[in-house]
Amino acid sequence: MRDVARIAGVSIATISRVLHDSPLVDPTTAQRVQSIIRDLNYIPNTTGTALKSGKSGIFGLIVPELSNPFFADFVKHFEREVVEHGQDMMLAFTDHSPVQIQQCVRRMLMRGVEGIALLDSEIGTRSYETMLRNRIPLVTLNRLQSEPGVSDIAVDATPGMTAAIAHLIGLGHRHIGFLGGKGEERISVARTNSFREAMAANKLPILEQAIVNAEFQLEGGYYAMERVLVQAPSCTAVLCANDMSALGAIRALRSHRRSVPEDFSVIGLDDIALCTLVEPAMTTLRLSRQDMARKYLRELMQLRESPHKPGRKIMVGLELIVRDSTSKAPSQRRKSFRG
Amino acid sequence: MRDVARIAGVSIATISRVLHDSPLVDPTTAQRVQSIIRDLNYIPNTTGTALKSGKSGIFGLIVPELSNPFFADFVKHFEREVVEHGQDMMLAFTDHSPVQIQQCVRRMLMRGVEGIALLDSEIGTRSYETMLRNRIPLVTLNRLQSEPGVSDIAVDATPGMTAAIAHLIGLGHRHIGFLGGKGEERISVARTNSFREAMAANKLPILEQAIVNAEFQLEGGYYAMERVLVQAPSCTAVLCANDMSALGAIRALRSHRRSVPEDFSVIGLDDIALCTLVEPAMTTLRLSRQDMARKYLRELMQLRESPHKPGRKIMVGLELIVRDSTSKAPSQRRKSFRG
DNA sequence: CGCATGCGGGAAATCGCTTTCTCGTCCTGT
DNA sequence: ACAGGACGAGAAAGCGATTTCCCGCATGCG
Repeated sequence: MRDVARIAGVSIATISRVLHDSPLVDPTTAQRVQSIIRDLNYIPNTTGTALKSGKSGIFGLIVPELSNPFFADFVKHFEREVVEHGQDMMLAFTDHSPVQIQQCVRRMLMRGVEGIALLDSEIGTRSYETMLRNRIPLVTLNRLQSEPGVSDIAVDATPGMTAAIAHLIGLGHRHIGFLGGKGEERISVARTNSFREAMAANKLPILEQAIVNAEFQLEGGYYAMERVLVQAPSCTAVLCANDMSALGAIRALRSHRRSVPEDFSVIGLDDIALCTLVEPAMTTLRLSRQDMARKYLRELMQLRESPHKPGRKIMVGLELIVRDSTSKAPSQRRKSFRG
Repeated sequence: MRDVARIAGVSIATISRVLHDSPLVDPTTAQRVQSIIRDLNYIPNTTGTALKSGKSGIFGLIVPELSNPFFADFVKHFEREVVEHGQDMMLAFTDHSPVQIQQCVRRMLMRGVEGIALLDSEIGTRSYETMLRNRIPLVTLNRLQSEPGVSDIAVDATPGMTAAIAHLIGLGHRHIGFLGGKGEERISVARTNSFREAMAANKLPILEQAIVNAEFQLEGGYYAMERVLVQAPSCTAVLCANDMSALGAIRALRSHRRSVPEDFSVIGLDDIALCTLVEPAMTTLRLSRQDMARKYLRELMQLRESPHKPGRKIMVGLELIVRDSTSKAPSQRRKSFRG
């Protein structure tokens, strides 16, 4: 910067003004400075800016891991959004461990991030109290509670599931199961509740034997599906808490000589890329990562503007994407064969 | 920091010394300062450090995207390595576009990264010449060339493929195909060459009709496999340039009523998590992400120490992981039925 | 008892940038 | 023709941390 100033025969103050398109500088001078900047290949150093202004221009993003394609997608969209707003992203992983999160929050505070998007809903509040004391905006996931400076974005699965069940009812299904999440996890409980509400909204009785935990994983879905086949033989369709468990369910059905969708319909949740790559392409409830990423950043930026304001609770919905893993219920199918 | 100093009744210089375990400070004082730091929940601000020392403590990582599980894994391991060395990571995506890379290199230089790991081998040199002028270490992928301050880490697939082919030969296969990469891409050409060398090393003739591009994607693998079935009907096994195309190949075989591994053997490359989740679990050539991430960081740190030193060319190998997508060749199988 | 040595610790400059305050010059209006 | 305003641009302070240089006090030795 000093070099540029020296060569242009102006002061570094002017360089700074040129870089910020300040109207206080003569257009001719600005031109000259600009071309010298290009010639020298000068790249401004954000460290200085950050130190002076107290604004690092960095937002933190904390996700459990990256092997779940949902998070991988989210990271990509969040990064893009952040960059489009002229900021940068700092990424960290919790590996589902509270001590990891403690450490990565600390690293982020050291770097002076201006807000954190925390996408792990299963972590206690103790770990991030430090942050609150440090007064930096936080946006959580599926916590359903907000405080000053802390907003929450939660997935409201009920309307989407209601639509999914209506879709199944339209295909003749009456006995519908749910392959849920993992034990007492917040997200798991929420989705199971949504399923119950969605069944009620469709005036369908709930088959308790057909509600089984699936761990959000492929294997979990496999074993959960096997249990449903045994415990609730009348069941002809399942909704799943996420796509991975739905894929496991399809695999289990295939092992047990039940073809999808002819004998059994399966609906996933998330709409990961794999959905269109498997055979049959999977019907699912899409949870838009781009939409969520945008909401996270918008919320963080608003909280940054006014850290005093009470945080908001925001809901995002699901969109039913009908593909080939759902079709007429077996009885219905027989009926149409007769007709 | 000033607060801590004031309360401890010392100067900020002492605080700095305590934070760095400098021997120039009385242990008693150090203790006192430490406890005040804890009480105040003081977190040092790396921006100041970075500005003063000229060392940002950040390494940049540029990957094409995150939907490929290979990159997702790599990012995770690289982050962990970087953090274990007390540094931070800055992540960016190229989306396979040269202009994107230009911009993210610029953002990284602005943040003062101390080196960049660039995992996109298909980008021209023009985009990163700026970096060289700015004298920051760079470690590339599969470029097979180095310069002062620029190292390269490349996958040498030949020994691994030689082992894979030996494995197939042991199972009675003689007609082995290769589902390669994408057009003229560096990595694609390299892997196809490795396949040819590995076949030669095993003294097996090359079936030109059984070498087909597969785009590194599931669909690409599907169509490539179909072409091989038509063009080279004697073929009983294929190696693939990566796991995704191998999965596509298996799907194609299934559509054409060829069961894997009974009628046809398939070997992937990468060993992504999906390998053990599909049915049959896939035999593959593992490319260790953790190992690579470690090598990248080590190289970056060495180049940082001595930017004048000529960069190095490093090779990483593959490890054959035998699972269930390979078994005796059909003819062999018949033979053993007879026997 | 005085001086030298050594060690703990403070003052201050500095990193790159922003921004306020101030100044000098030129233009314009009366 | 002169005063005042407008505009372009510089000087300097300061963000948080590091580090050199230097000082003061205590101790040891002559």
